[in-house]
Amino acid sequence: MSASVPDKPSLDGLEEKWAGRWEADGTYRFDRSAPREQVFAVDTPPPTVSGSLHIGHVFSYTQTDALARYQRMRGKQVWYPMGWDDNGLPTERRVQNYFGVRCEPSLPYDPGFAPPVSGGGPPEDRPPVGCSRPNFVELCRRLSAEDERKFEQLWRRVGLSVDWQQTYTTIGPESQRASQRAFLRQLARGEAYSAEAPTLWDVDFRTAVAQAELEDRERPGAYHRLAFHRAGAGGDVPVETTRPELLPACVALVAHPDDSRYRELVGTVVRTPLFGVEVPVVAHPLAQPDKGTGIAMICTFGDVTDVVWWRELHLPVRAVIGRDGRLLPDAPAGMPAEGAEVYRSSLAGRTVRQAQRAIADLLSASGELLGEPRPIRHPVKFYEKGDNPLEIVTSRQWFVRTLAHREELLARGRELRWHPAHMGARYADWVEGLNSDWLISRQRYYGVPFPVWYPLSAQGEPLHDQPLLAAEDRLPVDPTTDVPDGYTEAQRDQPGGFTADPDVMDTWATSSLTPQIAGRWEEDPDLFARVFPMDVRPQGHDIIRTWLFATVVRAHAELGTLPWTDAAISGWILDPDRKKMSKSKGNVVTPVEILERHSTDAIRYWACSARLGTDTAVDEGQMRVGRKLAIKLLNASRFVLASVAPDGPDEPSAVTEEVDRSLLASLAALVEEATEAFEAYDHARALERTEAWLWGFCDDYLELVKSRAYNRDGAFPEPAAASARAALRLALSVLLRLLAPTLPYTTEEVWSWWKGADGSSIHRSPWPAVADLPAGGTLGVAAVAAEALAAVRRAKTEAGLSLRAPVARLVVRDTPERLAQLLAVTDDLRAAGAVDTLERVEVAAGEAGFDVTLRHPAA
RNA sequence: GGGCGUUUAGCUCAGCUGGCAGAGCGCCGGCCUUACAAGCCGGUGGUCGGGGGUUCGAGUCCCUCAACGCCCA
Repeated sequence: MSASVPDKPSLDGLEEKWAGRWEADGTYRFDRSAPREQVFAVDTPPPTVSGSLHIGHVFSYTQTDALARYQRMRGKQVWYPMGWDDNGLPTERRVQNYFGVRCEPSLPYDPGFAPPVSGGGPPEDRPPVGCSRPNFVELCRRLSAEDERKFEQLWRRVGLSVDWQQTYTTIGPESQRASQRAFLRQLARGEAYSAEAPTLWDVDFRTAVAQAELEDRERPGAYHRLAFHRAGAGGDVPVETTRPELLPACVALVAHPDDSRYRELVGTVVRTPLFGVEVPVVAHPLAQPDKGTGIAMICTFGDVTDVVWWRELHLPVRAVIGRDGRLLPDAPAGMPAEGAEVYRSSLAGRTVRQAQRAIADLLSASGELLGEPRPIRHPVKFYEKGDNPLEIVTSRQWFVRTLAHREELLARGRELRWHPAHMGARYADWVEGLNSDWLISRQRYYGVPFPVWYPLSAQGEPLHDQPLLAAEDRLPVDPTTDVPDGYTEAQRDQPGGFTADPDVMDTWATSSLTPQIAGRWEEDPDLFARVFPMDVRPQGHDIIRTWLFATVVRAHAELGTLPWTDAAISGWILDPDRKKMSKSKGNVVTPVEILERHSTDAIRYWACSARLGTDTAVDEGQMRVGRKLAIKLLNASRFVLASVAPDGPDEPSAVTEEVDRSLLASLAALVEEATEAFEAYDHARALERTEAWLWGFCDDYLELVKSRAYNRDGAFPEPAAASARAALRLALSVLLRLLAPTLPYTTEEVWSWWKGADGSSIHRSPWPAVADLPAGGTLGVAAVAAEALAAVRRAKTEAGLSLRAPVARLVVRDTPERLAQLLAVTDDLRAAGAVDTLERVEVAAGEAGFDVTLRHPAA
């Protein structure tokens, strides 16, 4: 088969050409008639569609794509869908800024609502315009649809071999149905429950927050030493706290049971300063004797330890902080009238910070603040997206049971194959450290609603213990617009009627179902059976505790299996100075501009050079190397296909010369190594070895055999020339396929000149096998020839001569075995090095070497 | 405080079951050579983080210390 090769091959324009062709030809379409064992299923991470694309996305998705392409060439039908995570808080936030609006659930739907602005950032001088929840959700969908188009364009340019007929959004009806169905099933099994419980609460977002979304931040604080009063004339007990504003919420003092200083105090009652509330002194092992004075106040609730004490010691509740982060208008129950008056006049309605100052002043005035507050820095819990410390408030929330399944979940973690293996420790650490069930409800607007209503009593109180559940065949439902069976819309929020559960599910509650959503769980059982459990979950190591963990929980609970067999954990992208990229630092590099500068395959080369789990800096130098490699491949291919080996067979049997068989033996070893590497999820190793082989192929082998392959003057017997041509074509065919997962555009371009002239794609061609290459070649032949050629070049370069300069005599001193190998390549070597005579001298192994006599020695 | 990871050439990183320290980039020098000057050839460059141990032999295995990063308290 002869090739049709362009004169000046170029990387420019390959993306447009081939992305369009692949789509038109359905190159990456999934064949759903394939049985499960022939399917390779990828649980693609649905990127958060928040308008910002960065190079980190390109990095990790490219690594996954290389794996998918490898599997496809291995003959698998690759299930490679794409989802868009448009659900949840990031979208809400973006919509608020983009359109200058704020969701007001009390407003009625306005069909003609138009937002005040559209893009261009938040209007600083204008307050946001309120709109109804349905209007707000419409805007969310409108904006995410735009963002999804931008992402898809980027992914197509990056060359992801996604089946674009298989897309989903995490807010779409199918996702809502799956989320609600999974929730109802868990509820029926008792795996989901609602409870009125102390919950971490973000006062700005006004929503509950799950354990997985916390982060500790170092913040300045101050120890205030407060004087509690013993009963009778016992004197004072000094207690240190960083949160004096919670003094009115104090329900007890606590000391360690072994702390002799307080042994006698435990079991007695003391009076709080300022408010005069009598509280017990209790003992508990979580009290830290070395912290402050060794005795602490327990409040409703200062931190998670307070919650533990409250629960285990059966203490009362005296909440003072409201969901808006301000102190409640009324003093907690049980406070003497005088104290309550202090509370009302000085604290009610204040923010936490204001209340802290006020209470410090009051204590100071009453003489109950001992000494000056002592500044410290300490870790404070924040919602990872929040700006103010979390408070703990009591509210009704939905939970999914995880604590009861800790051991099973740990076993699932051991069952999963992690790449790299050590990432499994992060999962195990997380599961072992769980201290509450998984909180899935959020007090937000844009998300999957709970398919639940509550009957209202004659007094209009919701009966939370008698929830009205949507039937599965009605899903998805929105309880704020849909009506429960047996009721009419007129009864909504009327005494004796019903009311909707106002919450939505957290975004992880939906995205933990991506394998089920993409595989159309219970909607298309035939498809689901072919793709689930999936083969691989690719994702970053920062979301092992959230996405990966939650997905394992859901699949384990509902389907009794792991959702996939393997987890491929990618590293993070750091900026060129090895700092973590973030928008606020302004160091985010936009991918489109980089793709245009270096070409897609160059960026893919950079991404595939990094091993899984390894954090990697944006390195344009590495991208330039990738670009060089791609151009080299184009040129070498053109040389082989248009000049030295434009036609002839490329069957192994045509390769008869020793040196040609030797080259192909080294290629067979490479095929084996690259295959093993891909099987072990090590795309970087496969690329590295293949790249090194390519340069040796071009610099040594091609130079060595090109005279014979050309055979312009008939100096070589024709079968020898044909052997070189067959070896070159065979090697190129294998090499292109080995590089196809990494460099899909370049390899497809070359393939199209030749094997793909009939319209077939390299990406649907078989991955090379050792059996495609002739057996029995000796590795040493090509190696010794390359060494001799290097010696000749070195002599010429050191003499400052052209590489074409003639060599009068080349003496090779080596072992008999190596000299015999050299014999097979004498004519090639003489042609390639312009060597007149080649002599071989037998020596011991340690004395091997080359003597090069140039015909015109340097002056 | 606990866990995991990293530490090899100026930079980025390979180095598998222990066996002569590697690649690319950079730097220096050379070369129009009938694929590629956006190329090619050659050269320069290392107490393998420190210390101790096992071994005939350690970058590799064990112990210990340090720095850095991440995760969790």
